[in-house]
Amino acid sequence: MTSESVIAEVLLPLALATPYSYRVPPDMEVVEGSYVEVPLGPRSYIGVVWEVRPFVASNMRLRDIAQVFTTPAMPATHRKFIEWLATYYLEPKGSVLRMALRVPSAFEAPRAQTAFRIATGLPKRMTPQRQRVLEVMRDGFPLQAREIADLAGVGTSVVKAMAKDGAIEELALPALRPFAEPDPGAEALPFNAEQQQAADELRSMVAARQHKVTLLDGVTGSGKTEVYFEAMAEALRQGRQVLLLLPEIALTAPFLARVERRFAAEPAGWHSDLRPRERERVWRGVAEGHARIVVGARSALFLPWANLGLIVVDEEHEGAYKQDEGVSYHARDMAVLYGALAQFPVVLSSATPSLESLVNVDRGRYASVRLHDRHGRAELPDIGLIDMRSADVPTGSWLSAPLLADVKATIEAGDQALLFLNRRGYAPLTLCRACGHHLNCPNCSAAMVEHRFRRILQCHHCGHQEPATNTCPKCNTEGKLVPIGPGVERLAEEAARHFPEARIAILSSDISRGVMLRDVLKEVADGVWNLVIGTQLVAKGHHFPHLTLAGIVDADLALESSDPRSGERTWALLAQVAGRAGRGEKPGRAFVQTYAPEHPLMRALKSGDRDSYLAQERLIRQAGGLPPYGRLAALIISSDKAHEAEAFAKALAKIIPPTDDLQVLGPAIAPIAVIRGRHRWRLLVKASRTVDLQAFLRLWLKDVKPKGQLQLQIDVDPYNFL
DNA sequence: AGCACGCCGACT
DNA sequence: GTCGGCGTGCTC
Repeated sequence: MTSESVIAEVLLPLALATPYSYRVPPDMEVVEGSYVEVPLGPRSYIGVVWEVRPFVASNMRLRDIAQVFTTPAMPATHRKFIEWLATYYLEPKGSVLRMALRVPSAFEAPRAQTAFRIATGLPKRMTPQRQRVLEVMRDGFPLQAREIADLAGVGTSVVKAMAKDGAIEELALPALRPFAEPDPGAEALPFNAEQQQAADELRSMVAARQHKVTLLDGVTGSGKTEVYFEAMAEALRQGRQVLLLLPEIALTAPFLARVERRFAAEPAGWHSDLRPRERERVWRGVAEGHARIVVGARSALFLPWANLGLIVVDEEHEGAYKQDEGVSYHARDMAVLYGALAQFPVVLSSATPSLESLVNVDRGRYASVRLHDRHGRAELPDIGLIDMRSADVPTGSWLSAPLLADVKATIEAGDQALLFLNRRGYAPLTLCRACGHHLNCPNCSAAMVEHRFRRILQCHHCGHQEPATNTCPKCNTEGKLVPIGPGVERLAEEAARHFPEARIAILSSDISRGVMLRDVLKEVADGVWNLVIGTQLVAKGHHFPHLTLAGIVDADLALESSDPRSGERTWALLAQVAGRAGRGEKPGRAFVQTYAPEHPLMRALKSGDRDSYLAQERLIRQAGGLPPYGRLAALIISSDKAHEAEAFAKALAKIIPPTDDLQVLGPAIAPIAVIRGRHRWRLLVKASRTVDLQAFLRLWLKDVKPKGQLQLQIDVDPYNFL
């Protein structure tokens, strides 16, 4: 076939369900997967050739592809992955492609960069600045002008003048530093028998080069990371690429350093606030295949994988893997899907696996590898329940006598204690004692949370903030506003009353962004603070060797939600917090304050019997036809006008296609009725696992077009019941 | 995602 | 009588 007779179907990174047809100019070579630039209306876009087909005459006049990029073509499996994801979540293919094309600079001609190296000549004149430059460059390692200038504390003009003199020489650097080849055999740690067996199993799974999912299920501190590193090593030996997925919050410098130590090469990191240059470097490195290990957040799935051979999903139970903004998808599920499409293995790792994964093990769909032992001397902490009904804690206080006594003893022994409360700020609710008014967000149906350090009231749903006030906005009475309930700040105040000598650190996302967070975490690890008061931020994967006591202040908090997964989540969170204690030399203890000590979750937590608790959870889910025994989809209808949202939701309910094996619940006002000024209604579709839920939704909604301010959001496999 | 074309309020 | 609000729809 001559190139004159070729049409390319090009998928564009826009909300379009199908590709558009373009003519391939006679002198142009494109293949399926080629990245191309095409005109669309008055603009031009970068898209991907989805299909190449022979020219057929039609009355539609086609425009020409403007250019083909030299970037390696997107592999067929990656295109298939995008298609599947779009179909599964009922999103336009183009919207999914957009996630894979968020690095525009990756298609521009690589900008050359100049570096400088010390040369044989001497500068015509020697100045103190020039002397410093020579010292910085003495080892002969090429550096960029900016780097030299910064190191020597001079301007870049000094560097350039010296290059003119011949004292240093100019040389061209590769535009983007390539990734170093990892060494699969570098610095493997010695394993105990159990770890060795687990590592062998994972290695042989990878060696088989087939799709298989293995759940690596091991208690905190059992060495899961080192074990799955062996699976990664095996994939690297095969010459393939490896993706290690982490929840965004766990993507920390210490973790990256750990990967670097194990494989003697810096891994590529991928997360939302990567600098553009590094983003481009990783994207190209993945497409060209020399970025062999990527440690990334969920969006790393959409990198243009050339030769992906293994995905490891760490902390697979984490809710953070579910993306809710824009195209919503669950990264753990999509990792498994990718493995099935491209026929490579997937490792899911967790100390508190999701019920979904455990049930998949039971069904024989996933293999399971368990690690029971905590390595070294670290033991799992003893967990004690404190019955708050008989604890007699005074109003405005939240710490019971036994917990206080243990914190005291811990601090006095020179150890570190943690108090966990999953509530940011000072108080979750402010009430007027004069008129009974609640301070609520003007845009959401949610209370304003007082942040006393920052002297503001903030809505945790939309971010709206107001200066803290002493006067009720409703009745104008002064001095009658009272905080109700504790946040970490208020808890710190209470702790300071009891332990005036203690050095108390508060860890929450408010006071600990970026550098601050790193510093405080390091100080906690170094034992600078005696008492740490924190939100769930402290639960995630940090190693605090001095911590010997973990106190969970309000264990019932997370159980109150309407979400069917709340029990499972509470379990994971509490087990993780308790697991923070005793990771160093000394054994740890954990206390759980609860008003429901007879609740199965609390009893199982005390006895450390995860399996019996989860067995009960399973029965509840099974009886209710809830995931993983049934499937859910949520339809969220929202509008700035309450009646409009309600009317549309009710109209949708009237056109539900007749069905026997699906149940549509609602419409009802969504659990959070108003967010950002938008009134929300919800319909919930419940189906058995064998039903094609997506087909039903497509049939139902095929002619539905929300007009005006109305919005319809479809959430397949919802995780957050907002 | 842009950008143009479309029908209803305050102005030179 | 117009200028312009952004709602709706199209782009191969």
